[in-house]
Amino acid sequence: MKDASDLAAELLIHLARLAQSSGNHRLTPAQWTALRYFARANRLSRTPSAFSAFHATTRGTASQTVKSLESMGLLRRRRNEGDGRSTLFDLTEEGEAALADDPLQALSQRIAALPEADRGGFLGTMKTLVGDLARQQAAPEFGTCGDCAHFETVQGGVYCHCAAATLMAGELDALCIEFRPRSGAGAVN
Amino acid sequence: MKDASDLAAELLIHLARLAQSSGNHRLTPAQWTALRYFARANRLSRTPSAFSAFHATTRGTASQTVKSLESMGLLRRRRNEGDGRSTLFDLTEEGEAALADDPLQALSQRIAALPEADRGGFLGTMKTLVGDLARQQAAPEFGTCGDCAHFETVQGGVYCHCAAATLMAGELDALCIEFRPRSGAGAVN
DNA sequence: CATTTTTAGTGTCGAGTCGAAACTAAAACT
DNA sequence: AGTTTTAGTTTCGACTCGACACTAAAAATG
Repeated sequence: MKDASDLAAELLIHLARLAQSSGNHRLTPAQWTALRYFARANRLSRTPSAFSAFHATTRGTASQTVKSLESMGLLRRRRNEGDGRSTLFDLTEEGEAALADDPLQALSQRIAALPEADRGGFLGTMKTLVGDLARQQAAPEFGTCGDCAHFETVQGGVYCHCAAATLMAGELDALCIEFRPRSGAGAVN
Repeated sequence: MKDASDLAAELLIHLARLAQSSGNHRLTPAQWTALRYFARANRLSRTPSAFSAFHATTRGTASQTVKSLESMGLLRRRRNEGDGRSTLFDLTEEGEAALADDPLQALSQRIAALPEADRGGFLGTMKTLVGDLARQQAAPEFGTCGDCAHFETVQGGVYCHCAAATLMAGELDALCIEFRPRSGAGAVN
């Protein structure tokens, strides 16, 4: 039991490292993670602070990473009308293009090549573990609007109680910093 | 398919980061990995070069990490009699004690708390993915003697064709740099 | 409405990571 | 004997990272 769990944990760390060290290292792992984050996050969440929460780091560090991507021309800075403190970032066309070389695709392809039955269980286990660990470490959970407690289907559209706005179709599977897991939120047993 | 595999890959990276950023950060992730490696590796494999291969980095970087652990008193340097180029490292008592605070235990415990059926499948999937990715990236595979093609059970003991030596009981589940997967070694489909 | 307090973002410091490159010394090969 | 390979180290520059100090803007409080 204990040994098998320890081994699985070590393998997971090793796998993550292998996946990130692969091939094209035009960017560092932190920079790839930031680029993926800003590509997937919804309007509310494309800020340095939200990224720092997602990435389990400090705002200072996140600011540096974002700055480096901006100086490479992969992110574009934009003022947040309505909150003078806040800054929003979007991918430039170069940023979108860079994602095509994401080294994480090597791992993604290996996962896609798993037997159908294994793949489903694997995804479920990953979601469970990420939720468990985030709760245990008091780290914020991130998820997509479709799984979020703030989300509600109303006639003729979908509505987010948090943003107090109707969402567009393309935002349903975007990452949101205000994500709250639906249902009993799961006791950490 | 594609989206689910991408999500699973991103969750895995995120999970690895959460697990390594947790709690006690007396050591960096690279230092924890090195400490775990030297604790688990067998006699042949406790060298900076073997660790650099395991950790998918350069010998220069590995040398730095090992040096920092040595200066903290967690590893002890030893000359390799029989090969004047090589240096061996062992955990000191402080090193063994430090492993008790390994932040990876948080993840290991979450894995141990999974339903029995899920846990077995998860471990199997992790082994498959690590092997697949290592082969694809021409990274060396590491494994324990019990799974190794060099390993053979003879009367009254166990024998390693690679080390040309009889192994002790405690070395059966040690990491070995000379590991070769048994059986058909698996085509990367 | 004036004054805290909180929040968003940035810059700096020091230790560490990391790949690349140059270097030494000891095998191993020819 | 001479060449090549291997093990290990050092140095360099860019980046990571947490800690800390700082500014400015919002929010909360009285």
